[in-house]
Amino acid sequence: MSEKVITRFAPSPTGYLHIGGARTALFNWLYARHTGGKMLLRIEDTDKARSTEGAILAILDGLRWLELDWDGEPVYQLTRAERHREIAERLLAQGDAYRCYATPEELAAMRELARAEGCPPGYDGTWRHRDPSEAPPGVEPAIRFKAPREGETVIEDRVQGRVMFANKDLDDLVILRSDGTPTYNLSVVVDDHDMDITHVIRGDDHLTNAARQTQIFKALGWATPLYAHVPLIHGPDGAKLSKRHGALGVEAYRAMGYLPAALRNYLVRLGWSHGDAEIMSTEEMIAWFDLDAIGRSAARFDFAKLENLNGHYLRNTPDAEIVARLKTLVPELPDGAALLARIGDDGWRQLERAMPGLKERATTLVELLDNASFLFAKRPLALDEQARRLLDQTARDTLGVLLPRLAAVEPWSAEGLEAAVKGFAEETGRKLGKVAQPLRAALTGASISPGIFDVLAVLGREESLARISDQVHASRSA
RNA sequence: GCCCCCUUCGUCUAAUGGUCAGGACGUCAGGUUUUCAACCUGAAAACAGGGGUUCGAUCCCCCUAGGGGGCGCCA
Repeated sequence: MSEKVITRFAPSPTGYLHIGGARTALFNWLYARHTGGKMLLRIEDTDKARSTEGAILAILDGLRWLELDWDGEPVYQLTRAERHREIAERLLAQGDAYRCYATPEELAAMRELARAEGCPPGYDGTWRHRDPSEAPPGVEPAIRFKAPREGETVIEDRVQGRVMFANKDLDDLVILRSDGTPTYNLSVVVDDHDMDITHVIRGDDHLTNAARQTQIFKALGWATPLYAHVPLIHGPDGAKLSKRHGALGVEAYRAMGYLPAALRNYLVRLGWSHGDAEIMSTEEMIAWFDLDAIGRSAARFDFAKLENLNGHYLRNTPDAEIVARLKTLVPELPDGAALLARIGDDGWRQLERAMPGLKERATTLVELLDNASFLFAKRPLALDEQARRLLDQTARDTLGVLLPRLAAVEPWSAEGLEAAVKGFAEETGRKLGKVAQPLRAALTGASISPGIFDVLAVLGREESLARISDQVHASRSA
């Protein structure tokens, strides 16, 4: 087969792009890129009641943020309803489907009865052989697929291996609703065929659907695509991923300050591996990705590992890019507008200058911003508890003595300041830490910050001296 | 209830019919350091249980247990 690989990501727009969907998209994308094929995007919006415009936008946004680009325009399944109907009619004409006049109430009763008797709660095929002339008046029929009763349907899955379903366990599913709209399993088959999809990579919650779809493909005389059903992602407790865990939309991860590259790297290792490789570039991922290396067991979502990876990527991201990302992130934060105003143009410049020290110390963009808050703090600083403890009377006196020496440093640079403070510590017989810690507290209001000499340099002479003298004066008035 | 899938350190995973069962995150202990990180070194930590097959099973087969998914005129 010299045929080009065509994969598709086919989310239903009933919510955001959740983390499982993101990984499915990533796998489809990687496989397409790996093979030099295409990844198409199909929005499965045939459920008009549950599909929303907002969800579609959230999904497209999420994909773009993750930098997973698709080929061509997105296909909206709803626009293809006519074609789906046409195929349903064809199945009807060729005797592979039939009209079913059972009402929803009857079906519900049927399921309940079956459950009570311990049978699979499927459709019992009542209307398979009944003559339409017996139809109750006024009931619009649905069209059901005439699923084979004997034998078995086999799926040769690239991940799950050969999976067999007894046909007797697969009931006659509705392919066209009584209102004339197509249902999922019909739409998928027709679209996958019409879009020339060669590989269907999706969550293994679709495994049973693969069997049903295979039956429809067969009835239509179409070749089935190759299937790869990927195990699902679970929460930290092994149960289904809930909102409490990680079933958040990818935009939530963006808001928590994760980088798309880190998230991609984390997700690709959930269920797939390449030897001992942990951190890999997108190029490496594309080069190495393969369906055969996908595992068959569900994976648990682990924030700790994501954070670690994110810290790694943060440290390796150019300062200017981090600033650019922060600029788009800040407005999305809870008190973003206020923060944005506080930072100002100057703040962004200072932030970039302080970035080398900041990015070493943060694991997410949000944490980084938090660590940098001293840059935009208003005087007098609000000291945190530990800073207050560090700034006792002795420390303040020391700062008072140090102040004029700092004021005399020329030029105002990290190196010069370091020399001055170190010299001061030596002359007064103190450990550098004894001087540096209160200094840090006075400048940042916190005990944790980038290197103190960089802080001095970034804040500038005026601001630094003002902050220190604030604290010195505080001791006099106390 | 029925059908399908899964089971290696706490977590993500690697490898193999004969290995000291490897790596990463996390944890703990040291080191380095002006703080916190980062970084370096080291440690603890796993083949779910029971039967087979075999000279030998973590690996192959069966059963049990546990977990997950599916069983809509949802997708």
